[in-house]
Amino acid sequence: MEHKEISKAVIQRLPRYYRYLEDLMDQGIERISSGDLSRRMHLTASQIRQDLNNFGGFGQQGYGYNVFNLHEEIAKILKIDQVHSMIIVGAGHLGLALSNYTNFRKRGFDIKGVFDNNPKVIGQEAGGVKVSPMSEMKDIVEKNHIRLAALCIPKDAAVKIVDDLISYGVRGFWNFAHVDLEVPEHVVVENVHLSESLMRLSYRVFEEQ
Amino acid sequence: MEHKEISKAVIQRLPRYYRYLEDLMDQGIERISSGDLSRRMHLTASQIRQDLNNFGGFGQQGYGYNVFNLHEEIAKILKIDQVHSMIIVGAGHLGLALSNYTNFRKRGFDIKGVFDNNPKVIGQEAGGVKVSPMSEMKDIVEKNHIRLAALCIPKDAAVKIVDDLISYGVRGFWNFAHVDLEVPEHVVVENVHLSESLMRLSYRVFEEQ
DNA sequence: TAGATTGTTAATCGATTAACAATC
DNA sequence: TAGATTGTTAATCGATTAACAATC
Repeated sequence: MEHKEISKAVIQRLPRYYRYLEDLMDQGIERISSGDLSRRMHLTASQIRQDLNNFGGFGQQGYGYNVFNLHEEIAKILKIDQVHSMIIVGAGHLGLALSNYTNFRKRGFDIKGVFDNNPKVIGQEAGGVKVSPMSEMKDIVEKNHIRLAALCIPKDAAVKIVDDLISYGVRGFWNFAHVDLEVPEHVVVENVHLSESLMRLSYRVFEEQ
Repeated sequence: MEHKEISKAVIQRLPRYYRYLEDLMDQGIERISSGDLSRRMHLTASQIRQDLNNFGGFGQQGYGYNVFNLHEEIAKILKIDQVHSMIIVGAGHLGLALSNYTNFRKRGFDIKGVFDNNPKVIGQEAGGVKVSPMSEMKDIVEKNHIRLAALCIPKDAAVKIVDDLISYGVRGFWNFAHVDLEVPEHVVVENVHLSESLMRLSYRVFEEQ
């Protein structure tokens, strides 16, 4: 197998490499050395080479890396070379914002449903998807073999719904609720805790004063 | 001074401690030991004690930590024991979602303005604040001595506006645009790159398959 | 070929964990 | 006082950086 247990720090950086490679392609740049890329990204050339070599030797001595090729390889590593169906649970402002965000579709994340219990929002359109009642969630998740769910609901609701979603087949949660979800080992949670991010900003801006 | 250069990893964890302490207070728990907290948070007691001791000895041998007191101390460390004025640049779905998010106000982040150039949204209400044209930004930032700005605009617009905002007095950016902002040393950027987070989820869910 | 740059091993640095004396 | 638990030093672990032989 290609993996020998990749560290969290490396995975954290991969999407950023991917973004820089995209920018390079937009600029029509066809090849890049680890040294050149390191200067643009403000990290060391060593780190870039170490990171990439976790997955294979994508470069060539004396030449560097082919931008298009490396971009494609990272897409494969991140499994975004394939389409993933997902649902959004909660059609509040944040859920609707995610649903309307076209970039996700561009990256191969196909939103198959947005769910809410509030009659006021059910039937409303959000980025090409109609908001459905929660009662239809099981059916849609199972019929479409959906593995990813974004949770844009309050923390109590999130904790309550997780086990159901897992039993329907969900294997990864994109969690925007302010709570740490307890899930079995084969299920993954990626947290986006916005208030915590804002607190870190506060610390960093005001710590010296 | 109280600081001896705190590591990023520690700052990353502080808001999470804060959240757990809040939950403990809600549950009416008055004291907690590092061991007990470590089991709840799935980390080691050593790490908790090391982290907290960067800022002072908040505990007591044989007793543990007073929940209310520690909660208050962390608020002070994070500088969220005071009110911070901020603005939101961009009144798209995401900007409006942030503006409507009442938790930020609860934490002492006071949204003084939401700005956009789109005539369709100007004048619209978002979480108690009216959307204003960008032309009014300078005035509002300077009059209110605003130091924090959330950037919910496309990457090109974000890159363009940063220097202006710094010249008005902004010292911290909460950046939702898919770009790394180049800022002087006295200015801080906290990134929330949602697509990158979603890619990491994709990797972690599908890597083995 | 000579120059450039990778892939990879070794050295360094920093963060986490363990251990325990201090002390409430 | 005895038991519990901190604060803090030392040991371990892991991640980053440096160095350089391999090679395009």
